[in-house]
Amino acid sequence: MDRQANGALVPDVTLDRTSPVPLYYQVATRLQQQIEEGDIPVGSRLENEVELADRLGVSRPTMRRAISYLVERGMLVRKRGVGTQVVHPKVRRPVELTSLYDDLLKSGQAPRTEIREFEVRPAPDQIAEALGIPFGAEVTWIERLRFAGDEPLALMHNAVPLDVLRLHREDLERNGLYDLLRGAGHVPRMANQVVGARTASAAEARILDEARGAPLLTMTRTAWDAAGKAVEYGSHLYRASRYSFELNLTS
Amino acid sequence: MDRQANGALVPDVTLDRTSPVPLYYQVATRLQQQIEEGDIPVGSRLENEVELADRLGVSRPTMRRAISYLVERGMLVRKRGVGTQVVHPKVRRPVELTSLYDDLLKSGQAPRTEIREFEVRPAPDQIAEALGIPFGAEVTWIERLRFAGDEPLALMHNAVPLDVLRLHREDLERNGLYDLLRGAGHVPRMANQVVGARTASAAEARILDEARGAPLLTMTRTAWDAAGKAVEYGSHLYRASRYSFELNLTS
DNA sequence: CTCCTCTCTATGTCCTGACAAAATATGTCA
DNA sequence: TGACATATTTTGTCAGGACATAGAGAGGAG
Repeated sequence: MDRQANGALVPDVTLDRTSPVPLYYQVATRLQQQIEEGDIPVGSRLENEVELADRLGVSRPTMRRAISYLVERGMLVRKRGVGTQVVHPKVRRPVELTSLYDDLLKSGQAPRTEIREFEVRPAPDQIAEALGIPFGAEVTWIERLRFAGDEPLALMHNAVPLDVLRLHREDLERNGLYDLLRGAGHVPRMANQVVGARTASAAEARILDEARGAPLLTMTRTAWDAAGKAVEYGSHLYRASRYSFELNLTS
Repeated sequence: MDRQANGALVPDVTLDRTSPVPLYYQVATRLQQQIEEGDIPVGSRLENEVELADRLGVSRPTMRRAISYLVERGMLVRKRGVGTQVVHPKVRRPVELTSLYDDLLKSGQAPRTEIREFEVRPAPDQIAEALGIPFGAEVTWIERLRFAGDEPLALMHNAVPLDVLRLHREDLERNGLYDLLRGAGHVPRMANQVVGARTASAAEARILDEARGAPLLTMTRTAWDAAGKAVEYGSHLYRASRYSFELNLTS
C-alpha cells in the first residue's frame, strides 16, 4: 500500500504509528541518521517535500515539520524554488547551556569539588537584583573549588534562592549544582552570561595554584527556568591557562 | 464579520491580508507589541489558541505558528492542558551573532578602525584547517586596531578566503567586515567561538595602550554562511579592562 | 548573440477538520 | 469528609487541499 516500486527499492520505513513519539519526530530522526551516516551526502539536495512525504506515507505538513526541525538545528538549508540541501557537518549544534561539571564529565576528566563555604544568608543587593528577588531575601551561598584531575581549575561562587531549592551540603558533594536544580524541577532553560578577564589577586592565586598576576577568565551568570523564574546566580573564576569557553552560535 | 462584541472591545485588528508579509508574522509581531507594552502582563495566561484565532480571524495553525515563533524566541511558554504564559522580560534575546563593530554602533560609541596590515597571502595551516580550505590556499589577511572613542579596544586579525569576497582596503575603512560579507551574499549564520584569556606581551601592550602583563580576552572564531561555507576566520585580542562578552543562552 | 519573458519546479503560506493527550476542575460514592 | 473516577479545557499532532512566490532554465525576439 505504502510501498512503491519506482526503480530503486524503498529503504525500510521505520515509522511506527502506534508509538507515542510524534510522527514528525520519527521522520526527522530517520532523516538525521541518513545524513549522519552519509546516505545523504553533504551538499546534496533532498528529494522534494511532496515526494518524500508520499514515499514515507505521511502528509506534507508532517514532512515539512520534520524538515523544519532539522533546519532549525542547522543541519539543512531550504531555498524556495530550489530545494533543500544538507549543510556542512561542522556546524550543527546550537549553543548549549551546560555547567562546568557536565563539561568535564563529557571530556572524560574526573571532576572533583571541594566545598569551601556553605551558608544561608541574605543576598547582597547586586545579586538580589540579578535574581529579581527582594533586597535582603535569603539565598544559599556557596563557594566551591573545582578540580580536574589533581589540579584546581575554577573557583566558583553561587547563590540559589531558598524557594527554588533547599540545598544540602552532602548532595552538592556528589552532584553538580545543575543536576540538583533539574532534579528539583527547576530546569535551567535560559541564561545571561558575561565573560571577562582579569588578573589574579594574591589570595586567588594561592587557591588556584597560579602565580600572582596570572590571567583569569571571569564569568557571571544568571539562569532562569522555563517559567522565567531565576534559579541561580553564579560568579566564577577560571584559570585561563587551563580553561576556555567554546560556543556555537547561530543566526 | 470578524468583529465580535463579547464584552470588551476588540482592539483594532491590524492584519493586512494583501500585504506580502506573512499573516503568521503579522500576528506574532502584534502579540509581541502587546507583550512589550504591557497590555499582556508578565506571567499572565494568554487566551486559548482557538479563541485567539477566532478573534483575529485567522485559522488555528496560523495562530499556532505565530505563538510558536514567540515561544522559540523565549517570550512565551506553552504547557499542554494549561495554556500559554508570558515569561519574564529579562530573558528574551537568544544569542546573537554580531561583530564588535555592530556592538559598538548599537551602544552609541563611535567605532573607528585603523588598518595596520592588509595583504593577500597563503593561509597558515592552522587557519586553512579552521576554514576547511586546502593548505596553502590564499586568503586576505587583515590586522586592524579598533577604537572606542579615543581609546584602543581590540586588536583584530582576520582571514577571508578569496573566493568568498575580494576585499578592498577602502571598503574596510568605511564598513565592518560583517557588513561587507553580508553585502556579498555570504551572510554569517553560524559560528564557532573559543573565548579565553592571557596576559599582554610587550608589543601587544604598547599597541593597546595597556601595561605589560595586563589581562586580555582572546577570541578565535570561524564563521559559516547558510550553505555551510566558511566565510571568515578571526583571532582577536580585547582589553579586559574595557570589554567583556555578553551572551544570552537558551535550552 | 544577447536579453527578455515564459514556464516549470520547489518551497512558502493558509485553510478546514479531526482526534490525542495532559493538566486541572468537578462530581460522585463510600 | 476524603479519595477516586469523570468531564472539561487546552495544547499537541496529523491529514489533505489550495494558491502564492521565488529561482532557474528554456525558448523566442531583437
